[in-house]
Amino acid sequence: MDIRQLKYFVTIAEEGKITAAAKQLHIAQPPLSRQLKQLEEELGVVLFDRNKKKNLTLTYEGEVFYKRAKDILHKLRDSILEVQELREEVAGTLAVGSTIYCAALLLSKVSQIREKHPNLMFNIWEGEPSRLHKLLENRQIDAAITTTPFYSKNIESKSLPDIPCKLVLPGINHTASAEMPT
Amino acid sequence: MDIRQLKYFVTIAEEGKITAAAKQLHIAQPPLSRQLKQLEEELGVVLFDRNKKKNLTLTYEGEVFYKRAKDILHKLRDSILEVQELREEVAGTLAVGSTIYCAALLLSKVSQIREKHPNLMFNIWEGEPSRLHKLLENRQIDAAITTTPFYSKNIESKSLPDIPCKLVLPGINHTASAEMPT
DNA sequence: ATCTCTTACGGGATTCGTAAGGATG
DNA sequence: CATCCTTACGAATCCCGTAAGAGAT
Repeated sequence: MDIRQLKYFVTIAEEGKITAAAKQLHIAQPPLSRQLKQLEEELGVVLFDRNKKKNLTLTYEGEVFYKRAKDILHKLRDSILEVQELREEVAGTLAVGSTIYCAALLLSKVSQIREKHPNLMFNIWEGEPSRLHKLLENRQIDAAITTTPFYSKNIESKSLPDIPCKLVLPGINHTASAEMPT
Repeated sequence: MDIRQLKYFVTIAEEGKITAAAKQLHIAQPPLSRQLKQLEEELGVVLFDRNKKKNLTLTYEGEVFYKRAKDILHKLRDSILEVQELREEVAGTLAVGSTIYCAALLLSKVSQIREKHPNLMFNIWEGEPSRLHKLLENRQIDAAITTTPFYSKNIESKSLPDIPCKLVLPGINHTASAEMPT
């Protein structure tokens, strides 16, 4: 099993033709055909229907594996970028947004991370969930912490450990943003 | 980037020594050392501290990548097993639990899947969330559908599309189980 | 002196590309 | 006959294992 085979498979599935996929992958068709065959043999599963049609279509098993393969490839790509950016970000800036209710969680985490990376600057934003959503989509912030997660593509949400959130200040001015260089 | 390199890296991280990891992987030390070096060069990130200590320890970047790599390997393994079992399960049995509130979603899905795989039997259980949780942990059921997801290790939860759940029968006998061969 | 990681080199395996063979519309 | 997939073969690449070197305790 090889990452390359997963990439090949995903490309074939998306192109519908081995020939077209090979062109996109900048390799010749025969190797692609072989890699697909090897993948199917290794899995013991037929991934494509080869019935007379000109376009290859995924079998049911193929569809399931396609989703998984795509997810794995995305996770791998994100993981690589994450550690690479991590190395750079030791002297970079991370913009994080939070609702006022989650500020406690955010600020305690910031303290922890700043111990590890003294040169990492934080840029902290506060706002209501809808505003955080916009900031996130515009990449003005890299992450948001909220009790009401957004459900939209290109945005992943993760559950954080429960903490007691206490409202310390009345939310008078929810649209204002605060910048904290420390 | 290669799956093998990820496996190698994870093993090294868990063993703390290249020598021990190589023994466990049934390969010689030099190739392992090289693969690790290649991985670090490809990522552009130093994964281990080589400071005079006898045991290699993960750098901060290494720790992050270790978690990601382990997750990816698990997902890959699960994906392979999933499609392989899928092929076999065409004549197998799938045990699914559901709260009474989600039965509509479950039963409609069962109908869809049974069209694809006429020989796939379903074993459907009904019960309250806490009971489903136990059944799931004991592997008596393969999956559960509920409005109140469980948060525990070895259990993954996924959000399903919203459907209107209507209570058709009063939940008189929540602890009974029903088996539906069709 | 022992343990561990790194570098050097040769054999083996895997993969690619080009070329030829089938199958389908 | 045109298009696509598959099989066959030779060349290049990559990986592994053995052997030797370097560093640290």
